[in-house]
Amino acid sequence: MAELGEKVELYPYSYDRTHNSVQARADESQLVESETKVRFPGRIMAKRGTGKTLFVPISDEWGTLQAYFRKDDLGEERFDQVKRLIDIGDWIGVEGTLFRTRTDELTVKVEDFTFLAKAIRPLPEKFHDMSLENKSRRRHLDLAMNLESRERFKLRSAIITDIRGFFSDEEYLEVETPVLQPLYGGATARPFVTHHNALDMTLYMRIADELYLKRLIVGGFERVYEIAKDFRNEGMDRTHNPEFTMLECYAAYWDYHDMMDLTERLIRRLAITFGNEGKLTYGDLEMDFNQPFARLRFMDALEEKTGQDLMTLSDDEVAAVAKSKGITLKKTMGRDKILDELFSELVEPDLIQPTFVMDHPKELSPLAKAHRESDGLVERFELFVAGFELANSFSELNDPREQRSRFMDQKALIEAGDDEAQPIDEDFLQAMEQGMPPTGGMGMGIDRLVMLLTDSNNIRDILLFPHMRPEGGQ
RNA sequence: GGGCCACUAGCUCAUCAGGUAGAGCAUCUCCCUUUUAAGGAGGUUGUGCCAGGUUCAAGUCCUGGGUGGCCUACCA
Repeated sequence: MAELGEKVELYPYSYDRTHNSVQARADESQLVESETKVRFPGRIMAKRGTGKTLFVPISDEWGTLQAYFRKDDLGEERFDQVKRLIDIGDWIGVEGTLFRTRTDELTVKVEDFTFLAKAIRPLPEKFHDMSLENKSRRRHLDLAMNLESRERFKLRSAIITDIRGFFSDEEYLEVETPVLQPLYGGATARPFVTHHNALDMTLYMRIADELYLKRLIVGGFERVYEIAKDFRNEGMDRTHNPEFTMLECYAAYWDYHDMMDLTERLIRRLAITFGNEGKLTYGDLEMDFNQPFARLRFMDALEEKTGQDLMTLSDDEVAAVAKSKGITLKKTMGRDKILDELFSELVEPDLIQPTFVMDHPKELSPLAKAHRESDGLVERFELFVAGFELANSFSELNDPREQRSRFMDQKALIEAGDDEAQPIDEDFLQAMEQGMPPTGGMGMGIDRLVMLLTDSNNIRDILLFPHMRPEGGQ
């Protein structure tokens, strides 16, 4: 290393590439025939020497191209330098003509080469998969070693780009709302709490975008959406990370039926673009998005599973049904919470094909408009696919008097010890009091969606830098 | 949160009943002018996660802690 550093530049400033690994393969016949000199940069992934020759697979973002160093071509001094001082992990650029080896591998016959960056720490061993922990903790190594990891994250990017394209086609305006909020709201979750020094005040990191996006509807924007990180101070597991990417969209004059149609258009488009003719495979499951999505009323689904019309039962009778289905009841659970538990237990596991679950109990949806026909229900839907809840949507509550009363109910829950209930947001109420048009809103968990579209069973596989405990304790 | 399991060389893993640690890859030396998990000969590589305890003796058994994985519960 010291010896090498004195002779050659190890960390130059740039390199002029003529071809990447894919372009070289695509233009192979023309490049080989005309003996065109290519300049190809990348990272050394292996080193196979045979006396006076050296084969070096070089990998770039898109794939790998092999370089062939030959003593007769480079001269003794230069060849010895390559052989001794090039290491796996180094970035180099090679210049030469393309040919096919005896074993039919497209190869650059090197006439000249340049160090682009010397690695002084080795890459991981190549024959075994890195553990998920190592992949997640040292993503740069995962990406360096595994083309399929690079492809998966490029796919994530393409999915999000396509979602933006969809909303652009639908004439939605992309906006940005605050991450740091004086009050959190829009979902039931515990927030991360932080502090603003100059104003000496507590701020919360958002758990949802909802209340700010609705202010924009009040302000007169008719269709808005945001794709951004939300933060929830809760458990982590295979499908949950403390910070996660959420899509929310709102449209004036729409109700939840309109939103259902929009959601179906979006998901079908993604399934066609990223799946196999509108079909997706997730683990053992096979989903078809070509047919109209099933639409299932929440209470009807429960009735089918329990054989009882739970709407007509008393609170005690509902609790008894839940117990008979093996659900552990807690004191803080209201009637609607119990219904929700029943639903999760009895219905959700069967929701493999895309299914809209509609018309939920009211208590669980403090920001949704009451159902126009059924007392005690709200106009809400959730989209389930492969057992995942992918999207959540309401006809948004826009009556400020009703909204205030719902907030009061939430406040009662907080006082009863529910630390996930939503606090009263006077500023938001004030905005609504100034008039919010009828509005449809929808939220979608992008990470879940990407898991589904990439057939990944762990959220860490589709987050570049998932949250991890610090290594080594403390 | 609860349960089960794991942690040994830079990486992936062995060490079966407690006797003081090994393989492949990487690395180092040498041979080899079309290799591709190249091959051949030889060498180096360890706070056995941490801290206690039991024992003549602990990577191995016990206790506590740390980190990770899987299952389970809840929010996306």
